[in-house]
Amino acid sequence: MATIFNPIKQARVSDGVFHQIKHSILLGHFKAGGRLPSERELAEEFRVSRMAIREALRALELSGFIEIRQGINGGGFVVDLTFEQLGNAFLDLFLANKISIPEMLQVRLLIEPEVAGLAALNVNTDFKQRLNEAVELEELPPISLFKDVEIKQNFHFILAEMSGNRFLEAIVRSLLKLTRNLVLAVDDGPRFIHPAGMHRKVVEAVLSGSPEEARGAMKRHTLEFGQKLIELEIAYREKMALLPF
Amino acid sequence: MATIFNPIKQARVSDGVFHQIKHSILLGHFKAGGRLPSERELAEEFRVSRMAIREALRALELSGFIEIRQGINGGGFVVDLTFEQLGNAFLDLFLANKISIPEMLQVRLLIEPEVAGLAALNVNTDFKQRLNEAVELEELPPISLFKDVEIKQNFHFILAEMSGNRFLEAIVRSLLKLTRNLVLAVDDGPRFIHPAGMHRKVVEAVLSGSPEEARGAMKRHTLEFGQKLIELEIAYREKMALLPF
DNA sequence: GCTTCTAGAATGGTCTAATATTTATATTAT
DNA sequence: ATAATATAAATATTAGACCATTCTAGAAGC
Repeated sequence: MATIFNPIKQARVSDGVFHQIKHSILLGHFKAGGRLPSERELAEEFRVSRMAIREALRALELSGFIEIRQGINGGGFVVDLTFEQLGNAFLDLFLANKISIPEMLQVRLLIEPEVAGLAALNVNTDFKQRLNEAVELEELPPISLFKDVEIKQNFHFILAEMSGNRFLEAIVRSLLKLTRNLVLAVDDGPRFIHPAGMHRKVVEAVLSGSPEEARGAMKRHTLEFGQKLIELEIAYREKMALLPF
Repeated sequence: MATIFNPIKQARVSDGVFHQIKHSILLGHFKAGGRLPSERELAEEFRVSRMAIREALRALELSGFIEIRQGINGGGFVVDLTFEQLGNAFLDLFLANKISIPEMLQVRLLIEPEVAGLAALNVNTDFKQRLNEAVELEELPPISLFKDVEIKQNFHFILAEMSGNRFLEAIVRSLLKLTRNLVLAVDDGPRFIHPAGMHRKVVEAVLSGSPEEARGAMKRHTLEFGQKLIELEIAYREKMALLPF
């Protein structure tokens, strides 16, 4: 039979609500920080039950469009969309074994040098100060693995911001989230040593304003650090495989 | 005040259920294709109401871990995680104006040539045949814009698969999803003409087995096509700005 | 006047129970 | 045999009650 007709998509009630509200937010009917009507009001307006509204609001929350607060003056508050959901999606793919660390590294080796190169073209006094502060913080004695990772990653975040490309920034943030989770999940203290001063050379190259030098320095850093990550992934997958059922 | 204490996270019941089931799936307790217990059974096992279970299952569905089917033999079926959610996250960021087409193009210009280069190293008879079929299909008279875009993008999907890097493949799929949505949303027939034969040179370069040639050919193609996309974004944002409230 | 406590009200969170809808399968009628 | 129908099991939806949380305003105490 010729494919003339399209199947009726038996949409759920909450899906309709979800899309209408999402569309409304994207169109700017509700600004960031603004509050949606209460569940009871929405239920009346959409002529559906509160549960349907609840499902839609939960979906909006999971998608990163709103934040739900309880209590009087509570409700759904529109928030500015961040790169959070993107990072979660990448993380899930890694957890489900759909992407591996070597694959991620190959991408990182492509992205990070380019980010550093672009950053070198956008140096200004503010960025310069932030980069210098970041590497100085790195060289203080570490408080905890968690804090240590946070401080070391800050350097990459600043460069990503400097690149001036939010798409690249989004990818970098996702890559780093993946890395952070891996490091913290294994928590293999002695083995995981991100040596202090590792970033110093990259910062110098970026601040010199030369894209070529910045790319080269970042490439060397990524390669060096990548080796540690590959070891970490092996430890991680082993740890997971041995987990009690 | 020193940050000694951590805030109590007043977790929702459904969140606990969500994480337990998700963890369970990741650990392989339920294989892809397998069915979770019914809502009523889960409610009994977790000692919570069916509503809490429902919310958790909906969240799992939204995250791409399960598919919920209705009717007898229905329920939550575990599915293999795909790149779908990732693409949705990127799309939302674009819709919310958090990333622009020029930014995306800069990334595409970085990714696609690399993909083509890697693909050139992984040519085999199967891939060769699929690529040739793809470009031949492209040169038939177009049926609809929708079909046309689908056929033209197929070429990129094959190359992404050939790259052997699923992370790169994920990014390419996201980039293409964004592109597809933009093209279809504007649906600016006469302006949007992806000329037939545009991919032919890239295919030749890839099949020649030379990464350098493949990179170069893809770079030229991306640059050429990118110009059209920039025009499209302007048309798109204008269209959106004029939408009735 | 200032702080602290308390009560009220609005809101999301959860539960229960009933009904509707969907769908695969078994049964029955032709 | 084939088509129509009934059955059963599961999700989808609704309604209504009650719980938990949180802000606000006013009362109480100092």
